[in-house]
Amino acid sequence: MKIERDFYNRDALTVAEEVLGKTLVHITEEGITKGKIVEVEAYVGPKDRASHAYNNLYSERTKIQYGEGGYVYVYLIYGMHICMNIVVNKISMPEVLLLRALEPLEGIELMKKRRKTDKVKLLCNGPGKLCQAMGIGKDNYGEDLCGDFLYLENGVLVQKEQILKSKRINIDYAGEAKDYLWRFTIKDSSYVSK
DNA sequence: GTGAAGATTAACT
DNA sequence: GTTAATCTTCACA
Repeated sequence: MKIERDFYNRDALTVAEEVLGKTLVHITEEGITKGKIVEVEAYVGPKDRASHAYNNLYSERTKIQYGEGGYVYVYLIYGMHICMNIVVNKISMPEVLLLRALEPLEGIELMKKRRKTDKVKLLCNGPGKLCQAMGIGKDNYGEDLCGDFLYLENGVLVQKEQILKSKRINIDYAGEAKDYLWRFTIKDSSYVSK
């Protein structure tokens, strides 16, 4: 079942815990790919120096974060990799969840072709990798997750005890914000990023 | 108009 | 553990 708007219109830390175990679905001309979300990070714009919307910075790139939850925020990093985020919370609240890792469920052959590797565990264990495997690019910026081509559906239920909180990765430039425990992973999953 | 830096990855030593 | 690849975005002039 597709997840509805209400799920996304809440604060980032709450949605981050509940989104673990859900299934990301992308329907393209090449085929369908699905993956279970096993790792996310929360970015809360106004008070998070690691966020692109820190201090309520409003720009061409961040404007989608100020809308309703349930939309896709995509950006290019280091000139070569795409990262996919889910916009959450209500209008004028710039909060997003960065998808960092998936467990491949369907369309694995297609993922292998896109990623040019045969090792299933390396298909989606990083933010840039999962976008490549799922066929997500800059064209998906602003896509509605309540639409018909890219959305989340209910997956397995994850117990609270299975959720691990830790420091976010690769944001040493962010000062005090780098110590926030805003990275959420499913304990013992072998598909999380390194 | 110009320049610096980055929510990463893969391939090195 | 270290580094190159590579280009958009933002800040400033």
